[in-house]
Amino acid sequence: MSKEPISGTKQRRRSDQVTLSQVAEAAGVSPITASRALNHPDKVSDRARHSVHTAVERLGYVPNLIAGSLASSRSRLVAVIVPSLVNTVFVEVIQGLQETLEAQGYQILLGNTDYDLDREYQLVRTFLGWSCSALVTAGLRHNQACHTLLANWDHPIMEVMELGKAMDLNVGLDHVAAGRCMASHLIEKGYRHIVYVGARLSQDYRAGMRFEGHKSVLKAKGLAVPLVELNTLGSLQAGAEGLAQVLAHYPQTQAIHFANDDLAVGALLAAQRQGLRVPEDIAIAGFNGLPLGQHVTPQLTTILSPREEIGRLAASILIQRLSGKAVEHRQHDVGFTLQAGGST
Amino acid sequence: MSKEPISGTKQRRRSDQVTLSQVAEAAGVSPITASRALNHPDKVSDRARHSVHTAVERLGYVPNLIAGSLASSRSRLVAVIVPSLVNTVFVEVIQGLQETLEAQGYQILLGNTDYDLDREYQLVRTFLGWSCSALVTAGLRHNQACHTLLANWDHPIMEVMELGKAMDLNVGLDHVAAGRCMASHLIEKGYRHIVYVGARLSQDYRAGMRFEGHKSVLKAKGLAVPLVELNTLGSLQAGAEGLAQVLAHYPQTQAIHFANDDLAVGALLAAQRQGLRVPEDIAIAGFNGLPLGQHVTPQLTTILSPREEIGRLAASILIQRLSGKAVEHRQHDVGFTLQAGGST
DNA sequence: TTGAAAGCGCTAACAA
DNA sequence: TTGTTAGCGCTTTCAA
Repeated sequence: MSKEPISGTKQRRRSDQVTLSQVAEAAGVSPITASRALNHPDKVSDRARHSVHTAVERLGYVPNLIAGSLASSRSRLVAVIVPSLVNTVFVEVIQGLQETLEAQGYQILLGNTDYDLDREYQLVRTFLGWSCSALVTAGLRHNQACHTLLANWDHPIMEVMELGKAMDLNVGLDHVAAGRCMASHLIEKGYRHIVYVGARLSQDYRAGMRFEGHKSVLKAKGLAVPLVELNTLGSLQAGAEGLAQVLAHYPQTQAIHFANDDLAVGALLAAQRQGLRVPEDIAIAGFNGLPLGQHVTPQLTTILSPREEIGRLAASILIQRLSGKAVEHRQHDVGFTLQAGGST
Repeated sequence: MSKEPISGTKQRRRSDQVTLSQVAEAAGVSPITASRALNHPDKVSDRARHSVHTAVERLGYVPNLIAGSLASSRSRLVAVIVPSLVNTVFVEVIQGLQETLEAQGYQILLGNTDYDLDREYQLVRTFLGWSCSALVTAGLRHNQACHTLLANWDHPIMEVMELGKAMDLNVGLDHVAAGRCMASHLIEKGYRHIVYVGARLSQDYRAGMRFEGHKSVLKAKGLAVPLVELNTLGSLQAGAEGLAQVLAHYPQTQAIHFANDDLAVGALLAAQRQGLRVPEDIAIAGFNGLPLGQHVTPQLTTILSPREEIGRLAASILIQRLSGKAVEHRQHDVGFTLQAGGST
């Protein structure tokens, strides 16, 4: 009963990894019983389960997940596609996803588009090739090819961050409303000369949506709506640069509504270095509610977005769907909270 | 020549995904030629390559990477295991890895241990099951089971962050030397009452190594070596807390050497809220060289660690190894740079 | 509860 | 340059 390759037989095994058949043989059962002992322990006798587990321990068996996935066409892999890792916001969403998914035995395949929808399409193609159980992507905007590919895919698709017309599942918040909220706050505070400063709004289009909300409020009040758009991604450095541009082009400005907290804090710290008082000389507001903004003096007025909650909620909805349960609400609004600090 | 299931034949295909055989048939070639046209375009005639690509387009074929990996026992997956995503340092390493690996067609399988070596072991098991082409893990410390598993694995293993006795490949910096460097700087500046403040040093043991370097320098000068260890992970909030503890327990303190920039900036901002002058009343130093530290006033004295470079260098060494080339140096010291700011 | 047979979709080995 | 054959390691289907 030798398992040695019979001469004349093709032999391709390269790795000397222990296989399930070897475990089964050692345990004195058939391969399929060994498989069941590991994956469906309740469908197997105590005796079989025990001898299989003993053999697994003794041989140091590590299941070949690729073979298992091919046979079952289920992979326990979840694709996660984000536009950036530099922006901590997406990292926190990933954190929330990972916590929940890893606990359920799913692994994350991570992709980074660098805000490029064509790269997103390539990543989606690759990930579909891995028979991912589900796909999470940041945002509702995709190129045509990507949309077509996903529309024909029969696994859960979760689009996170903003709310809108989603392909399948959707968890996020209303960025237009967030922009309106902050603009209203600034007006209530008595500011009339308000500039919006964003960075690459066509890429970070959610910041563009917040600007739309901001604009609608200012227009309704009959105010001008100056916009400064920086050509770098958001960072403290860019915020300092944004402040400089505002002071140069709109010297009468009373308040700056920044697209995010990185920019806002960068500007706040720069203002202080230049001896400007915040908010007396210039008021500053951000978006995201990063811890950093709560530690500077004055505290940054911002809008708290529940990033980790987006991740956790998205993950648990996916788990629900993947375990066959119906999902009542395909769309979840996680909301946002205005945090008024001393900076306005 | 129908491809319909012959009655009496077992039929398992569930998904109606286009397969390579269908592409081959449409292109009028054999499956293996279609495979070669896609994976080794130079080993196939122009005519064949062209007709296969046309068929791929027309049918919307997406290669099944799982099947390919099983057959070839190569997966183009690289496992990356980090202790935390909250700490931006690891995210920057991932960023560097991803840039380089994605460009070469590798995907990242991401695992997060939450500073738990048993979780690391579980993740390693899972990732080996995915036949990863290589594994990157943060740190040289693993539990026994993990060590054994990896020692018997015949793929590249890259341990990043600190330098030392690695299993295979190693890219990082000397944290003991970094600790010595900062301690020496503080002494040169004339401080004699210096406290080291860290957070969970047994988990963040690299910060513990920096403390060892710090300690050796202070001891050599005959100075006391007070240590404050916080029981939370590093954050701005924890830094404020650390400052409070130092002021309470060691009121004569002149300088605080924080284990990282998050703590240091948190303390610096807290000090300023309390009206303490930095560095006159209390000097503050950190580690990492986060952008944040360069934007506060005074600028934070810190040690710049090249995180993205660690990721990029690690990735290119792996790529080299994976493409069969020999790697001359299995260990790379990326070094560090003291950035003296106004905070000391 | 257990097992035999077949097949998941692709590629390595060998041959032409 | 192309094709035939077999097999990667596992799980499904079906039958006992």
